[in-house]
Amino acid sequence: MKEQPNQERLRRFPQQARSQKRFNQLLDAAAEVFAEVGYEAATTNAIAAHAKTSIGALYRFFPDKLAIFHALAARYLNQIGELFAAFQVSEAAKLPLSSYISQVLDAFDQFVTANPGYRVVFVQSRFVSPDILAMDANLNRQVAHQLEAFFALRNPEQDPQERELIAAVCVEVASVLEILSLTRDQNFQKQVLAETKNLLIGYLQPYFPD
Amino acid sequence: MKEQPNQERLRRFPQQARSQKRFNQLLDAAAEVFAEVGYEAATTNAIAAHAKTSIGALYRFFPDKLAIFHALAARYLNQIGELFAAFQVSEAAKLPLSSYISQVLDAFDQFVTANPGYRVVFVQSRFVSPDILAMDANLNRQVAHQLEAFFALRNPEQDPQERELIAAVCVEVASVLEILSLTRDQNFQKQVLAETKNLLIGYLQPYFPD
Amino acid sequence: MKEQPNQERLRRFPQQARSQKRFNQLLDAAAEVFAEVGYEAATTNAIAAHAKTSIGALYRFFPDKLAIFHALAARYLNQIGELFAAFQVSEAAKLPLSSYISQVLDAFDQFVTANPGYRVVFVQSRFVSPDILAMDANLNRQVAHQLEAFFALRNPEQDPQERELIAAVCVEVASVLEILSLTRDQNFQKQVLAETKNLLIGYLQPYFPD
Amino acid sequence: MKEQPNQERLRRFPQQARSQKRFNQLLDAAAEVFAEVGYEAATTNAIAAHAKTSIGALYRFFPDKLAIFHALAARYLNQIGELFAAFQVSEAAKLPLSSYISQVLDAFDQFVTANPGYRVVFVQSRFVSPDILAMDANLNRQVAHQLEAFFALRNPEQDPQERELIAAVCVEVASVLEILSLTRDQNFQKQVLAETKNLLIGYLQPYFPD
DNA sequence: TATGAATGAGACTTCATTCAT
DNA sequence: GATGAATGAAGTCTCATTCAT
Repeated sequence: MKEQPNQERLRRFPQQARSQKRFNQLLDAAAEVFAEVGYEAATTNAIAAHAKTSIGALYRFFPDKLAIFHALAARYLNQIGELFAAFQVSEAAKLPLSSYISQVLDAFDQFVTANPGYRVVFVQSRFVSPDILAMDANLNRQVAHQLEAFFALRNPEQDPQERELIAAVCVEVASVLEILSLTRDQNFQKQVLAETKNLLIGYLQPYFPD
Repeated sequence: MKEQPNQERLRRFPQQARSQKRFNQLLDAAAEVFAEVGYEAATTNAIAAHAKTSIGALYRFFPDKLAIFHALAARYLNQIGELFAAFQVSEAAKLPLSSYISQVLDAFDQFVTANPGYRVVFVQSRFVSPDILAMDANLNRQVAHQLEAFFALRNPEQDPQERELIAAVCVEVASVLEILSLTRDQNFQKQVLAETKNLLIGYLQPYFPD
Repeated sequence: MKEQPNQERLRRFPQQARSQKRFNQLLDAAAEVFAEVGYEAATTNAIAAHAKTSIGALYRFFPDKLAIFHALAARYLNQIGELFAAFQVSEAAKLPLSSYISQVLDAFDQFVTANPGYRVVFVQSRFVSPDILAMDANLNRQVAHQLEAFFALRNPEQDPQERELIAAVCVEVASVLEILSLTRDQNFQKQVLAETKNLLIGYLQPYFPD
Repeated sequence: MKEQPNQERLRRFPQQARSQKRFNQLLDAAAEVFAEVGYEAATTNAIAAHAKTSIGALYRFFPDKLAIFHALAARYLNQIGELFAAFQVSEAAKLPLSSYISQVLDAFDQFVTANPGYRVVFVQSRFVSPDILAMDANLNRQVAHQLEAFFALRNPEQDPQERELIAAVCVEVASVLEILSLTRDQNFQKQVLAETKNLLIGYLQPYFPD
């Protein structure tokens, strides 16, 4: 993992339906393989094999291994964006804070459970590889921006820097605990989720009194 | 990172003083290199070079690359153990919870700041590599055990399962936020540390009323 | 460049006018690409793209990459044949040797300048690839034959072996110097051309006294 | 062949006798393989195999394939430099021109005959690959410089530009004809060598009258 | 017949690990 | 015991060629 930043993020963006499908197959496969062995140990051949394609097909879409990671991160970001979109509109701001947090965390929990690859992207994009770290694709920071938008609705007067800080803290906390929750059985997952809500609601209440 | 689990954790535990020193040099070097490029991209040659030894010498101490990682994790665990030991004894339990948390987090902050390799070990040992994950060297869980001991002093009646859960949550949260704090400048580090205290004290207060 | 000798030189010789045109477009494209990056680095896709056709279309004309090269060499040979034809007829033999040489070299210079791909074909067909070398498409030897015909007119008594030798020498010398001349600016090109005439006229004069 | 110019020409220059030997083995192997299939088609594995070493050993000496080529060219240049050195001293300038040319060409003929790889280096470094062409390792120009030194002794008044031009022409001509001579049997080789002398002496006589 | 997506052999290169010195 | 040269498996990526549409 010491690649130079690659020229173009994607070799070509798939427009045909068939390409689209192949593209998503590859990303699904990448998610699986990354989730299984991590970014570095994942081989492009393994990803292609999981996607039931040839290695050549993979390289028609992605200029290199790193680009696969970015595309996956981007897809997750989109999906999380949609997830947030379902709340931020109109009445979200009128919900009690605790309900909002609870619902968002439930949705996030479902999302991460359904997308085990997210775990790897979360981790890798923040900690492991300086190359990745250096890139703009910092998933968490982007997710935090979405949260900030919500905070702004609840408390427009808040210092934007403080808002950013708090959002970042929440995202980090929610993410690690989500990941922690997946390390054991379903019961544990539920317990950790409950604690997460507990923790974050307690943390945010003083900043956003209803 | 798909090495077979290695037979023996260490080829030989250093007994001579000189060996001891060489061993620690190697671990220091590993910490540096891991911190710089991550586990996978770190080469055993680079580690040996940083330690100003030969690659052959490295392999006299460690059967393979993974063993270096484990030894480093073990050393960190020891160090954190000592860090906790300074508190858990005697009067720690008599401190107000907030003081205790604050002091422990300060100590932890100093430790992680001084040991950038910890970040990598934390991450890798939890998320990235199943081989590592599968091993008993789960650093965080061990740290959590230390915290549980403290909790047990404060509230002996607490359900042990709940205690374990809460300790795990605290350790995860403290770790990610610590790592988050290191991603920007010193001011940010201080702010995140403050938020971490804030967050955890609020979280624990209900469980351990003074 | 270790293809098996291909069964058939061309998959089909273009007979329709439209095919003819497509065929020549492909050869033009190949010349460009070869000239730019050399034979090995030239990709069939790049050639097709330069010719504004599909890769599939390219493979309808040529069984493999090597065949493109041969077809290009053949086309150059034809063109050079025509170039010679303009001289060899009738009165060419009555010109003073120096005029003849001068004119032929001028024509050759113009040809090579206008066809940068020739340079690559010249080189590759003689030195680089044994596969190519082994084939009958040795451009230079064929050009030499044309020159021999002229020599035979000037001096029918000359030993044919000597004639062949001298012709080969002339062609080699003219070719490298032509190529040398193209490595710098136009002034250099003119100077080298002058030296080439000088050199070859001096060389041939004793064999073909006027 | 579109590599970026590699950082360092050599990974390490061999100083130990054993390294020295291995280094030369590798260069010999490279010469063989290049001579056999050309630069592009030569594989680093084949070179290592010919040298009876592992691919890893090869990469201890050379950062990449291109570096092997350069090292080989450099070695040839050294050898040719020594070859010239035997003449340029003292009395070389007192020899009749024809004797000098004849002796140099004989020596060059022996050298090229004994080093078939030279043919490839000569060709590649001038014509085929733009990447190589672009590099300073233009063998022929360097050889030409050596010839210029001799010319300067014979005719110090000569315009340096003219001198350079003539030297370049001579080197090119000698090189191609030498290569031509190797395309058939020994008899042909002798004949071409004789013609080369003939040609060059005739060419140079007017510039350097005895 | 034309297209260009797909295939996969094979090239270059790295690096964990061994072992002769 | 120490050294570091040597090994070679394995990874990333390219590109000639095929073939479904």
